[in-house]
Amino acid sequence: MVDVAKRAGVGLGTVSRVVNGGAGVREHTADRVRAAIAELGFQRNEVARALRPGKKSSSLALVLGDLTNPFYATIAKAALEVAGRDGFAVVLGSVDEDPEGERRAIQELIGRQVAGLMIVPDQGDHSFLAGAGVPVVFVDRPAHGIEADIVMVDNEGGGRLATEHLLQQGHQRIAILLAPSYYTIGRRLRGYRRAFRSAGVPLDESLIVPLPEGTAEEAAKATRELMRRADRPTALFASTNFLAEGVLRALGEFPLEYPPAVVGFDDFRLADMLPTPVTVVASDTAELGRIAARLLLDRTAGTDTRPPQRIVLPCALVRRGSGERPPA
Amino acid sequence: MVDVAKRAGVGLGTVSRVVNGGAGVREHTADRVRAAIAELGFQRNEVARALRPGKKSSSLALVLGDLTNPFYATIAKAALEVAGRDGFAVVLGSVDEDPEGERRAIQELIGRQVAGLMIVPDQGDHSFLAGAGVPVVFVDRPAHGIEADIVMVDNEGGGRLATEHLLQQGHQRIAILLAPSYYTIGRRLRGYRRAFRSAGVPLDESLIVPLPEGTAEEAAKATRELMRRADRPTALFASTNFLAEGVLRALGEFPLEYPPAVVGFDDFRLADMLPTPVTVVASDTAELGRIAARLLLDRTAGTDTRPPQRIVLPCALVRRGSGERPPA
DNA sequence: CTCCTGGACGGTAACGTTTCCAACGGCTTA
DNA sequence: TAAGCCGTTGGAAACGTTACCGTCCAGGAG
Repeated sequence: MVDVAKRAGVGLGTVSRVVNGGAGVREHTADRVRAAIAELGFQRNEVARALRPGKKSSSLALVLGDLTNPFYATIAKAALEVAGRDGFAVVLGSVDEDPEGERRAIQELIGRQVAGLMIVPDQGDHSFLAGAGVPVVFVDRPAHGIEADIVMVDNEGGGRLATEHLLQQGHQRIAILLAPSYYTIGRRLRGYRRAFRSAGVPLDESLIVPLPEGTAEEAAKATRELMRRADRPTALFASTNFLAEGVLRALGEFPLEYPPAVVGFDDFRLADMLPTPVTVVASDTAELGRIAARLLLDRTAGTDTRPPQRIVLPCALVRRGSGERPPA
Repeated sequence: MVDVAKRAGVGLGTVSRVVNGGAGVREHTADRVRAAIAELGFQRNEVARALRPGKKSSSLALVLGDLTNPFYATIAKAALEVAGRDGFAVVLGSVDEDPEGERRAIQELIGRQVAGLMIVPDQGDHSFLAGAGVPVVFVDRPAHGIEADIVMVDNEGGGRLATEHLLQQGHQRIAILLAPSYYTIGRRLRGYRRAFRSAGVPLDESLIVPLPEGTAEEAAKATRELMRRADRPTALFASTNFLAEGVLRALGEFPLEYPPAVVGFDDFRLADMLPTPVTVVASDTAELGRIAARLLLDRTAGTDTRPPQRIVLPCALVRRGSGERPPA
């Protein structure tokens, strides 16, 4: 910037003004500065810029689990898009699995002076974020120990929707496979229970199958065990897209006259092209990311000073076939 | 840091030394400093750190197309992991589609003083990167106008592999659907041509179908048109995973005794669970991301001073059924 | 006992911006 | 004509860190 100033024959402050929009600079002078910038190929150093007191870098942080999961990837893409439109970059923290790793990653990101944090939180306490002075938006699940914005999906409603749908088909023995992520999955289970209660159908607790890992393989194994039981379920509710994959894979090994109905949670690519197209409870995942980014941007800009928001997106049932199979 | 120094009763330099590993500081003193750091909840400001002359921030930039595409998502995840292990964060530039948008995004990232750039380049000239003084690694495709490391897949070999496989089954009329990304797709087409030439089978140019958008819908439409022809192909080679999806979707509408064989390029989730499991030519996409990140890290650290590398990963044929159908 | 060496530590410049303040001209207004 | 004001500009401080240089003290060698 000093070089630009020298070349244009103006002071440092003037160059800064031009670079930042040029208010209060004569057009003639501004032109000279702009010419010097072009000649020197000058580019503003964002790092130095963020050093000024009170200023934050124009980056948002995004902390989430597995980008390979289309659910997260969709959130990331949407958030990236919204942030980009406002001239913000998105920093992806290195994402370990354990809560301690997540904490380290977040601290790291704060050290980088990001303007805000979007977090898909793991379990564990997040109160260490309270004093950081950075706006935070939690995505997909709430976190303990801190009041902050949260954008999520109506998990309970979705769980209930799926279960009611199966009950309406006449299914009574509906197994539910549970991934570990305790909050969302807990709500989905709750919806499942409520649907049974409302329908007055007795609930066999042995059909509630928690999976410690939440992988497709684990779900396949659990499904095989369920299917080998004499009192096997006539329907399965997979609480996660990966789980649904495992369920379907395992079911393919049991050629039955009346294969069990299957409903998944979260839509996934090719769901409609499988041998039996898969019925799912879906929500607008991209919207989740868009809203989170927008909210965060408004918070950092100071435009939005409302108390912490809690935004819940609805779920809808997508009937494709697998969920409409009748009980045997 | 000043506060920490005061609290510990030491000088600023000493705190800096402790924060950076503590060489040349008495254990007793270091302990006092560490205690002060803990009490004050001090965290090093990475921004100020990167301001020092010659220093770059410990972030890598990643510029790629669509995170929703599992191919890119896999690269991103792998790169993130490798970078994270070295204490580097990954900044995702906002990714527009046009070359001009890409250029702007990259300039932006350079302004943020990233230590290195991983780019899945669009078409167009990238010579503006030459003077930036930042190491660059291109991923999946080379770029024009600059000598830099490049990590990619053996596209020609893969195209040849797929085509030879189909030719060996006795197919002669093999259509190839081409997505727009000119380099990779061009190489795949070249492999396709070579396979025909080697086999001495005449090639019908009308079976080479370029798709300007490269979407699944477009591929479906093109497939329908191909299938309605009197001299329809007995096999289709989809040069992209999205294209394969469209092809399969369209083929589902033509219930034939001898459905055409299909081979895709790049593996995708659930490929093995479709009504006819999909044969693909696949490579280790995660490895692509890992190698790119590793290479870039070594370049930024100055560990690796070799001339620009060109790393090509092999492709392998994954037989699943759709590619093994015989011609009518 | 003196001189030298070396480890430990403190102080300060520098990185590239932004922002505030002061200065300077020209113009309007009394 | 003089005073005041505004628009335009230059200059300097400050942000939080690192790296270099210099100082101080202790201990060993002569």
